[in-house]
Amino acid sequence: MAREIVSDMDGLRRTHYCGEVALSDVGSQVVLMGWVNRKRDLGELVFIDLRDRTGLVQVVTESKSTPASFEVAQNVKSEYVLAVRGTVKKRAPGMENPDLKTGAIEVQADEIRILNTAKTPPFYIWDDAGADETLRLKYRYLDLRRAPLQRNLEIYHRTSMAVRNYLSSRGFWEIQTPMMTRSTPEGARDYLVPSRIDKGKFYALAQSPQLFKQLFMVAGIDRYFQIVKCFRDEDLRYDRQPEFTQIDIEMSFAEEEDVWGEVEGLVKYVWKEVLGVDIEPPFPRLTYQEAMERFGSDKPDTRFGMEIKDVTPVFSGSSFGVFRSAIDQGGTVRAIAVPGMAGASRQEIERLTERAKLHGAKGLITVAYLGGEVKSQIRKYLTDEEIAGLAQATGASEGDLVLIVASDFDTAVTVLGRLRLELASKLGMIPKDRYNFLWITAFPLLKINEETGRWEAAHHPFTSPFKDDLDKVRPDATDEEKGKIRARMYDLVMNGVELASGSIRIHRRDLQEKVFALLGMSQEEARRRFGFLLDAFEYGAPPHGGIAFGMDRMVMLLAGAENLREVIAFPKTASASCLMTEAPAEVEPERLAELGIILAKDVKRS
RNA sequence: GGAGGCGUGGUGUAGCUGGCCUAACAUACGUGCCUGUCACGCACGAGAGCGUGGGUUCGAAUCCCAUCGCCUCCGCCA
Repeated sequence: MAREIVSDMDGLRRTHYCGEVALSDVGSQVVLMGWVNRKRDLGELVFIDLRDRTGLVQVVTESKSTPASFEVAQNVKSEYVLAVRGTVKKRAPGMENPDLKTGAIEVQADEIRILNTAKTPPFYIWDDAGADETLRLKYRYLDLRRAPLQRNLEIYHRTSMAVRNYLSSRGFWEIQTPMMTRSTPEGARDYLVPSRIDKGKFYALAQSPQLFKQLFMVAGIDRYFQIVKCFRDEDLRYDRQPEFTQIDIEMSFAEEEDVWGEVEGLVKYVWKEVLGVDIEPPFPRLTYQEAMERFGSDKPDTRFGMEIKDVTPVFSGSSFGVFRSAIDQGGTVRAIAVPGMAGASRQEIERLTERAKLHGAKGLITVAYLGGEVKSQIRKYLTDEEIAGLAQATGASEGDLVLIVASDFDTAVTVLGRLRLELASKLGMIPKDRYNFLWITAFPLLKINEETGRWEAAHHPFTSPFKDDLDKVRPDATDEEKGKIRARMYDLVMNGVELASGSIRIHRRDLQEKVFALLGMSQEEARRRFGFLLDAFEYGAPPHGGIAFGMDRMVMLLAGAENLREVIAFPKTASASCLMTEAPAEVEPERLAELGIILAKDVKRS
């Protein structure tokens, strides 16, 4: 590239953003700075679409009237950085471009300076992505030039500002907490940071500021929030990144309704500020138990019906083996009615059955109500009363297909819950532009870890149990009792996505110790790991509770984005690497030596 | 950790039941022409040996094995 065609700004000052030159500017001199989106060279006449984050404006130059700028324009190529000084002209009738915000005008260039040249980009900087995501991630700074991504980053910014404005107006203080902290063995895997000064010891990158924010309450901060990065070393999903951002909130002297009220106000404010959409709190509340019963999920999508029904009573006298044994073993028979699917082919039924098995069912029974007939692989086992009862219980009518799973409760509702989502999506039953917020409450305090067979905190070990269940908070509680302890925990769910999760915390040392003991933690262990918290509780800890939003996830929903990578500036891939910086990367042996780290021989090195 | 999908000029795709493929189309790119374009148009040109490594075969982009990368799902995510 000939460097001599590049000039300096030399005092030239931008007067307008490209997308903001308007009809009202006609006749005035403007100075624009931006990137060449496209050049259209018609010989003695050149058009350049100049782009910045606000949009495009057409710059025009011709050999006869503006020879100086015309000469420069001929050397211009895509993605060159230009400064353009010129006059805003109204376009002649019939020459406007209605697709462009600035389509009614154009800028006649008196002077064009090339501030920098550019290689041909590896992919088009157009609105639709087109290129493979691998390539786009490698050249993320070019991908971020695209309007849709810039729009998402702007939405992220506006969301941040709305959150800060609202919470500040409600008396919350934004205070930072350490990123480098102590590893907490529960929950997600930690990212570890070796200590140079104290070799052999490690910090962990914070999975959340949980303990710090509780200590703020002990400190009398009363109301705290933070927009904060959190780190969890777990496998990624379209809506999960290893480093992500939370809106972390905690308040003193608060019970459930206090937290929910603040959150509902925040959500209403953010949706209005960012999307101009009115959300009407209070949000419906559903217990965990009810959510599982009706939707087979603790984050139900309530934008459509097709709820799960208990049809155990219908089949209580059934002779059909699958129903019989499920019921006799204390299990249940559950069903959903899929509208208009009675005509499903044998192959479609087969596919559904496969899905059901994938989700953990032993099989799937279907009953089709079609043309006054009843079609089912277990037709001969069904009595007329059962057929009528099934239709009655599920609300199935002519043309519907009823899916039945007989199993233990969890499997039955989970399987049907997943099929419900898959089918609703496939059948186009999910209305767009709906924001169905709801609270899920009264979660179980503990859940059993399938791998270790041990009981663990469902949320985290600082969650307060229900008062009525405190009698079961004993180290010698039976499994049945442990499973029944309810937690003062709540999730904010929208359209089937968990947006926020929180709880009323334990604020007394004795109860906290009991819960640690319930989790099988010895006193010594509890003291070693959480001694500072237990100590703090002895110095006047106020009752408190809070919540944390998945900020990126929220922006993803606000932006209508498909995945988190569309709203995070520099995201990681599914294997947690950054294709642009090529992180993670090996480090110099000296660095490791300094940290007292020796790599095991068998670690994979490329 | 497991399953599936994808990987072909700069980009997006076609080819993939083996030979008509020293790979086609579009677009981008280069050169030239063009005064009202806005996915400008027209003409000409250059550009890949098919992710990587093995194997089968007379012959592989096409079949097999392994491996790498990306995406999605399950497990995992207090």
